[in-house]
Amino acid sequence: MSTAEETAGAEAQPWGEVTPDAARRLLLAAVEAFAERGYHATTTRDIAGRAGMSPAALYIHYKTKEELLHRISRIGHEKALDILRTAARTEGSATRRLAEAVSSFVRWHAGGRTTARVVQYELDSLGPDARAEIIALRRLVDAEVRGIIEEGVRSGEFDVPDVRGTTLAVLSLCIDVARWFNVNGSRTPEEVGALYADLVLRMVGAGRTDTARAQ
Amino acid sequence: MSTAEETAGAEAQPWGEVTPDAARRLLLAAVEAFAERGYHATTTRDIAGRAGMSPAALYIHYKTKEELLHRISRIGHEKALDILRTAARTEGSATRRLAEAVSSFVRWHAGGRTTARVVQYELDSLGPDARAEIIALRRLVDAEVRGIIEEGVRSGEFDVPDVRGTTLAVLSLCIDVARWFNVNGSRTPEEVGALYADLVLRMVGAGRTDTARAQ
DNA sequence: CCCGGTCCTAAGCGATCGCTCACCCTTGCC
DNA sequence: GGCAAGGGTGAGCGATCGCTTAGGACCGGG
Repeated sequence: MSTAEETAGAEAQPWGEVTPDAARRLLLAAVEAFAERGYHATTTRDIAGRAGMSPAALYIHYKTKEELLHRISRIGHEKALDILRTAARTEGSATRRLAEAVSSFVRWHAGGRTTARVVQYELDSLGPDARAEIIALRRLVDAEVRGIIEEGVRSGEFDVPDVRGTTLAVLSLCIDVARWFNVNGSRTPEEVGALYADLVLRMVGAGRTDTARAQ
Repeated sequence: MSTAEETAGAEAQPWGEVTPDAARRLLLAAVEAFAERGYHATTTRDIAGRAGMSPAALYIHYKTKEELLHRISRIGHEKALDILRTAARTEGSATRRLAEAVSSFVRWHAGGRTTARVVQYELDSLGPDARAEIIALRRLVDAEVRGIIEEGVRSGEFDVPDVRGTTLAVLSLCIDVARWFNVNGSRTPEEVGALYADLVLRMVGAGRTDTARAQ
């Protein structure tokens, strides 16, 4: 309970809800392995090895290797949705809420890149049922961002000709951070979050009345 | 030479340079399979089967399965670089050239999604040497876009506080099209290209003098 | 002391993987 | 016709995969 701080650093304890301790260790090992090599290139022996167990131990806590990916993907998407919902419910203008949504969403993708990579890019290694469940969660994520943009358009803060397309682009921009972000690079997750929030506000035409004319 | 139009439609004949005919059929089959299932989930038997050959035929033209991915990745990156270079050399303002670069780059990622998916997302299934070669090509891609943005900043057309970060975001936005674009969706590659060119021009602060005040 | 339950391991099963080998068919040149 | 060369196949090798089975170490309660 007090020795869990040496593992990742950037990720707090997002897997605290995985109840048997050995099951959590296995799941954390699977996240690392899937992020490094991809789902199909990862062997169950590798996962068990990283968790300090024998290959057979995996099947005490999970029925198949795919169930591991399913659990990771569901928990991760719920976390991502939670982040966006929190940002969408903060006080202030649509501009403020969109900036908060983008910067926190990007911070999660950059800081927890290991998890985000699996969550965002290993989706179609899932079977049809599991994939359908995850896709439903992704639609909720999309609706959350689209809601903020629509409110900004209604209030006159934003100038967006194509709301659905712009929503798609904003999410796409944030998600792709998990692909390129380098932990040893020169940018911190906070810096990327701030940069991206600014870029997205430009995309929706926000701030035209108070900053565009500054130059 | 005249029966090659029934295959993909959107992709012209980008694999014309692959000289033995059987080798090209195998490479095309590999692109399809890698895009659908990913490199590691694709078997050499599947590739050979799609090309209408026996599993052993693959090894007459390619030494390993990885060599197939390497060839696909190199040709694809050269094509992407060629598209950006053509756009960067067109006549006109930096605004015009950036719009042309983004829209043609996006059209390639959307229309040739099968190829682009493999090129952009299966990169680290390559071995160290091949990956290093591809990464060098990607740096040239980055430099091409960054060059246009820098010229726009120098000419006063753009307002970009962080050139490297914005370049990264622009490329990231375009590349991620290969992940989400759906051929059966409601948008054509041309529409997405036009939308994205507009969004990118907003990101770099172009058009402030003649369109921002329209509303 | 025995017991059932929980957690884990050693060993290995059947299937499938990337890849190879021995051989065959077609083609063009003499 | 002879015959070398290149493009192809059927069969299968060794390795490794996801997963299963039989059994052992440990534990608290009677």
